[in-house]
Amino acid sequence: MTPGGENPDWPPRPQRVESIFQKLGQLYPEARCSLDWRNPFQLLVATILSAQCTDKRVNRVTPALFDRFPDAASFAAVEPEQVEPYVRSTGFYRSKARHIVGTSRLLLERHQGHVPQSMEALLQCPGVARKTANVVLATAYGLNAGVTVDTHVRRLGNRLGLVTATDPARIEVELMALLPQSDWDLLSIRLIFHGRAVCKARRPACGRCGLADLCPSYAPEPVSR
DNA sequence: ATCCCGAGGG
DNA sequence: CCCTCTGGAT
Repeated sequence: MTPGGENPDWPPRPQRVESIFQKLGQLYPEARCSLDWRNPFQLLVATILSAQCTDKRVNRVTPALFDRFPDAASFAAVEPEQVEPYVRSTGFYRSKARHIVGTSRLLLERHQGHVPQSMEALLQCPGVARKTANVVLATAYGLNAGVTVDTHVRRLGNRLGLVTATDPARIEVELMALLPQSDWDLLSIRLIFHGRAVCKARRPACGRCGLADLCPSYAPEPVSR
């Protein structure tokens, strides 16, 4: 079966999505955003830092980072070079430092230093696209503006045959059409947890996957060497 | 399409 | 060594 291909013997896609969503809820009842944050601004910064980097490593740098730069005004007052040492271990540190300072300055100029509650406003921030905006809106404000499509959601969406597109923007549109808006954020979080724990990029653990009977990509695991 | 970037796993 | 980690900008 081609990835994303639809087996005619299987239930239609919306019905399978429902089954998968429910099953993931049983597997990860405590699933939630695993970034540490105290206010929407800290979450925004942490999410910018989480690009191509595990949340665990982000959580390792943010305490010292926010101790030195507690709010948007603190970041806005310095040059990116002064932020770099605090975020170096998260990778892409020059871009990330520049984005954090740039976003902080924009928030100060246009939003009194606060994080806006709209997708449109968030997308104006440097270093913020739909993935980051969706995380902040859903996690900090409880707003399901869209579906967060990161590397895990993309990979599992394709492997599970939930979506046919491979680019994040179209994947998001396809997923939004498959579930009620109230479930959008939870779907992303559950897929991310499953992607981290079982359906890993390199060596998916199909042998201990609770979605095996719902997955068109299920394959017996190779014998370990 | 390519670049940015470090750390950990296999 | 190579691949991957809650991407975004050019």
